Amino acid sequence: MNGDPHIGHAVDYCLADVCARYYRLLGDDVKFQAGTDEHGSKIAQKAADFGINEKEFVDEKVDKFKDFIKKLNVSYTDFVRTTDDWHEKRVQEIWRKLSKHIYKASYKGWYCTGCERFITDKEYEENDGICPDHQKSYEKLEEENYYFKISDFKEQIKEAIESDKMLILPDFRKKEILKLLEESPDVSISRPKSQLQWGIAVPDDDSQVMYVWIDALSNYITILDYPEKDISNWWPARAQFVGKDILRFHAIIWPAMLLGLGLPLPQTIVSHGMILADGKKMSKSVGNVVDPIEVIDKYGLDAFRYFFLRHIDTFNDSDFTWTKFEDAYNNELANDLGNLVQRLATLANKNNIIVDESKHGIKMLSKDYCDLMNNFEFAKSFDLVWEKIQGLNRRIDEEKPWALAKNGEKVKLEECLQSIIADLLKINIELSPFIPETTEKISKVFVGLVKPPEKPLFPKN
RNA sequence: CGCGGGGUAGAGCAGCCUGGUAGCUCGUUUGGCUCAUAACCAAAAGGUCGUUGGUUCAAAUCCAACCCCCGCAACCA
Repeated sequence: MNGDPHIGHAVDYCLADVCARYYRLLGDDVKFQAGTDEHGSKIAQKAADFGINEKEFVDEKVDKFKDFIKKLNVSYTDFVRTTDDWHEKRVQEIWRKLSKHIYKASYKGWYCTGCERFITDKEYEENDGICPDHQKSYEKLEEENYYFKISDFKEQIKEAIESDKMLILPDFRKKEILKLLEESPDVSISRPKSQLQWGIAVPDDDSQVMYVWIDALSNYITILDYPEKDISNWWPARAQFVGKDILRFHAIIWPAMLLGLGLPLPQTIVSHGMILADGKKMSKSVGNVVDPIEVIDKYGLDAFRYFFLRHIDTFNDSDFTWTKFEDAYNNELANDLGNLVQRLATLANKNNIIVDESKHGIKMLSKDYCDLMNNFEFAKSFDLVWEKIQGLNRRIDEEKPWALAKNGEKVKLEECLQSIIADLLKINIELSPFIPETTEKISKVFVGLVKPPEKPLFPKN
């Protein structure tokens, strides 16, 4: 959380939201947790840049994140700030419980006083011993750290990943992690206070603060009041959604922590790709950053959710361009879905069709849809739903209800329209995890005496 | 030889695991319809499937080598 909410966060939240809404459709009681990771050197650095203290910095940021999540219509149930008192206390308890697997050792390596970080030997060689950002020579530095013995759990983690007891999606990431796990050394989990103050204090050692990931990963269980309470009602999690860049922490360090605590591992870790801007990584220095707020304000929230859930691959990096976005908006949201609702509502209205609400409340989900959703293939599942929408447009053309009306075939007409409306309402349910605001509007149109929406669902400019 | 992903019509992608007339969306062209947000439906044009070699009756698909693009490489979703 060392910057403002960006498009990557949005994707992460939206994916998790679709998952939560889907399981609610199935009738599950879903706990959906979000939060902010507020410690660490980057945040300390940023706060210092602004000349304010860390707490002020994160207090301001957290509001932005909460507003952002709200704006995305994300149906979370719990929110953790890693600077919450109760979180900090519980993390210290977790540290104590893991102490068997923690040891102190010194780390020696090349360090840049400008970057305030250690660099790898390879990086050292590539830069000929001089930091390109600061034009300073790297220094050999030695510092005392606590280490967490990943080695105690490697075999168990490997087994869990290989057997899919802890399923890592997509498959190629699973392979990547298995490789990484083999080579994974014990991980440094603290920093001396002389280097970094902004972190949770290591219990019984005033000289050290915790490495942010120990602190951040714990949030998944501190929210459940661990360790004071039994968490088995909610843990293990059905799924955790992470960017591919932080998968390694979730797939190696986090399971090791859980095993150390004697807790089960999450059932699924879904690693999503990054959003590229016109094929390139978004970065402030290049100036190609796409602001999600701008997209939402211009086209509406569901247009945003639509694009990022359907045309952005769930697992791979994908490209955002305004042209692609606008094409999808016009051709698909406005023409396929918006126009379908409009024409069907008008036909129904002209012919005084009355929809009996009680006949359409049943949540029938198709098997194909569920299969894809269960495998977290959200974009593909969304495609499937869209095919059905296009199918309805085709069906209206084939059955020509306007011709039936002209010929005075009232019974046939009523049957035809009722049946198409029933299908639309079925589709609407499958659509609801993705674009909930729109599906709500659609259900309101087709209740009682059908009336076309006052405003088009997706107006074109 | 660090690890991984990718190279298929103008663009974006699927197909590859489990070889057998190359498919989807957008764009383009033509036709149909008129309920609808100049929307909808149908049809057509357009590809030597990165390169080279191998296996096979048959390769986008399997094997080998090579070329090119892109991520990751400890605190960035």
